Amino acid sequence: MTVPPQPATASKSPSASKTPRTARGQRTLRLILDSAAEEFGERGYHEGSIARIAQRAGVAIGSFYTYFDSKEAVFRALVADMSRQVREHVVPHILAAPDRLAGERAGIAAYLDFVRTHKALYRIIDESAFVAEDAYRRHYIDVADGYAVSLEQAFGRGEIRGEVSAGDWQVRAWAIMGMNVFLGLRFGVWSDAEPVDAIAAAAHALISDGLKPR
Amino acid sequence: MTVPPQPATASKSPSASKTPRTARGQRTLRLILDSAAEEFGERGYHEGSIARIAQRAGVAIGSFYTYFDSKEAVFRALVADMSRQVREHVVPHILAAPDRLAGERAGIAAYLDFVRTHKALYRIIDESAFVAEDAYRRHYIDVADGYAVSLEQAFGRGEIRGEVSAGDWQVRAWAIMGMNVFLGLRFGVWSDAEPVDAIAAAAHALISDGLKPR
DNA sequence: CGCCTAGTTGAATCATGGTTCAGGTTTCAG
DNA sequence: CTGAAACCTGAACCATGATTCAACTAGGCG
Repeated sequence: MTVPPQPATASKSPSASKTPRTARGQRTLRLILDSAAEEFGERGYHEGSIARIAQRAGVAIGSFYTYFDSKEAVFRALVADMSRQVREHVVPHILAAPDRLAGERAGIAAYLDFVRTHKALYRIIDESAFVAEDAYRRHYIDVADGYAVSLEQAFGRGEIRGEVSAGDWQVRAWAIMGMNVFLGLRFGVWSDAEPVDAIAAAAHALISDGLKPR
Repeated sequence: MTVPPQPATASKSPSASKTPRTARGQRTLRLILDSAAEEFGERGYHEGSIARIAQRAGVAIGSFYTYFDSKEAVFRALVADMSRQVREHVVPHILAAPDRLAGERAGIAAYLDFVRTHKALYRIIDESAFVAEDAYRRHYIDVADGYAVSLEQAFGRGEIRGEVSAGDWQVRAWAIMGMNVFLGLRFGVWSDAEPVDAIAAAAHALISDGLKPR
């Protein structure tokens, strides 16, 4: 878990007064953030408690409020941080592939892999839909937009077919994203049994060739 | 909103004592169920309150507890009922199509249509992941299993391609289901602007032909 | 070495809202 | 008609847990 970078211009933001100014403070903040991720990951937002987060971190309740204005604030910080983490993990795998279609497969595998090792993260992002809807929307809109652009560029290079009208890149992006998310839920969070590569291969076959008989 | 059928053999179940025995009772139960759907649909589970549900239904708080043991109980009843509703709406559209691929398109359109007119439903099913996870799993597992069987049968009839290994029908089912759910969120719940048919067409093209250039 | 700021502490406060319950009122089978 | 079972009522009870705050300690700069 990484401490979110504090914007240099945030002198007016309410969190400015909360930014640690000392090495000790930074250490404590990270401790709290990690503990919060565990707590919310295991118990969920509403069942999770500040007292327990503080306990996990080995600090007093009051220290929590030195760094966050509220329970929701720490949750939002978590969502933003994890949103970044997922993309930082998956995007390089997509870019490293020789073409977009191969990248799609690598991306699914990388995503599944990440979900399996970060189940708390998955739950927190999903639950944000009901706790901090704007953060949830931002996450998925960002991912979808990146996807749509990437697909359109791949089409420009002739790597994928694309006899579609304008808004269809968004539809495709959301469709593929939903596919990945659900596969992540079923074969990442709910079960570890199936090998990641097999799932990625099956998903890739679907995305690549479609269902129409040749 | 339909009152869930009470199992005939449920004499031992805790809800047995809660089953209405009178026409008046049935009326009140339906009133409460509808009000709960509104309340949870608008405010979500944790923000929603029993007092407000009772108020919407025009009954006293105590009457709520005549029919449900707890807040969670009514929420579960809602999830089960809505799970049924979605399938009852969508499945006929799929079956009415001349073949599975056409059915897929009809199914997406029907689903989007349903989501747009039942946004509360969408939210309640989704939130059940964090309130009644077993009910959430049951819903999606049931849908996915139905999907997997349906796809495999279509393959048997030669309507879709299927050079895949055994478990891959599940992967395909979850992939397509996730696709639909996310399209439902983005183009059903979040926005009404795009015509349903255009989205269904784009999604269908993706599922049918894939992304690989011909 | 002072001294000011950043950081720490955790008991006490307080709002919220689910749940209970001790009577009334209505329904309907016999 | 009639009485027991069903229903209805809503104020009061209570557990929970987020948030506050006044006193205390550690760190580092002049």
